[in-house]
Amino acid sequence: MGKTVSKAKIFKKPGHDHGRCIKSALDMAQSLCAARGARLTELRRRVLELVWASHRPIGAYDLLDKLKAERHNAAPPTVYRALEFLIELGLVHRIESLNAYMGCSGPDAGHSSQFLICRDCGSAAEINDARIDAAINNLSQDAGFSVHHHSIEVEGRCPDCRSTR
Amino acid sequence: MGKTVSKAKIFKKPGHDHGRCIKSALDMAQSLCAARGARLTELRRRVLELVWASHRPIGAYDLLDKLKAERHNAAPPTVYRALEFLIELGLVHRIESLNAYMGCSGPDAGHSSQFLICRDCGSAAEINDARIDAAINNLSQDAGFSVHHHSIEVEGRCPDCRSTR
DNA sequence: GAATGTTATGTTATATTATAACATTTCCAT
DNA sequence: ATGGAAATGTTATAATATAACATAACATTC
Repeated sequence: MGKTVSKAKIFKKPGHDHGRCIKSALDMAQSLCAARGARLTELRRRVLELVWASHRPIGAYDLLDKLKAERHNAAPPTVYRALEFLIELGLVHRIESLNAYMGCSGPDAGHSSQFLICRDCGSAAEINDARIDAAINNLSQDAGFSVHHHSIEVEGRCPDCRSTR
Repeated sequence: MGKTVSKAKIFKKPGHDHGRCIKSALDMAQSLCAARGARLTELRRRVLELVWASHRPIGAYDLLDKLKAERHNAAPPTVYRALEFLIELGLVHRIESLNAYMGCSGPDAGHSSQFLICRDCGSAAEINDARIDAAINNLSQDAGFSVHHHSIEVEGRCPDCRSTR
């Protein structure tokens, strides 16, 4: 069916319609909050929108700078509290290896965090591999370990950066 | 062959002979450095020993405190530089989710970093699951992503903490 | 629709983690 | 012994994150 494609579309192409990514994320957030009885305030919504400004993880203080442009009184707790709320709901993931934050592309799925991160351009793509989940669950069980959450961060080079050189 | 054991011995038991863990780690470091022409100085060796003081990841400043007890002039760069060296050689892993450091139990294996981390007692166990590696390599290839390094951190409860309550 | 409790945000200060930059010392090959 | 490289010392500061308390917004009940 159609042309044979060997590369799964995990990384977004530079020219994609990013407005749709943002809208979709905000819509999902809206309904998820409604379902959970959580309050998606103007501030929280705006922080989520800023996190979604690109497909690159963004640092809390970069976020704060953007926020300050529109809210003179934004301070670290402003952004950290919003992030905490969004992470709690699974709308945002923290990228541990970068101390940065990234919108979740599928908040419905399990609360694990799996990313491919390009060391050249900084873009990241969320993955959700059942084999990995299965292996982690299996080996954890063998070890007598009960899993609460897991985070996988794969550092390397994305297709675009590889083709560029 | 002996009694049937369903739990792999991944987490160390409280009463194990930890002296041997330390000795083994220092010996491996010694030979690895010799093989690579790297200098395992007194300071670096001592930092490695301190990292191996337990099976819990330790923070850089906790390490610094310990070091200060014996080297009055130890400062942050002292410990960070030693850690950098040890990480470079694969003798120590950084636990991203804790901003902490942990001795590597098998510096020979690939340079990936996979841990089960107990949220109750803070102890961590290194794993090295071929299925996970395979899945990551496979999905990365499908995505056109070239892997440089990966880090997996599974948070949960270790066997001891689970049996305690 | 006023009183009340709860949740969210504002505000200030500070803790924690990590690195920059330059000086000095140590090591080792000649 | 000496010159160059690597390691360590030293001081200062950057970057990330949280504590603690004050105020404001919201939502529920009367």
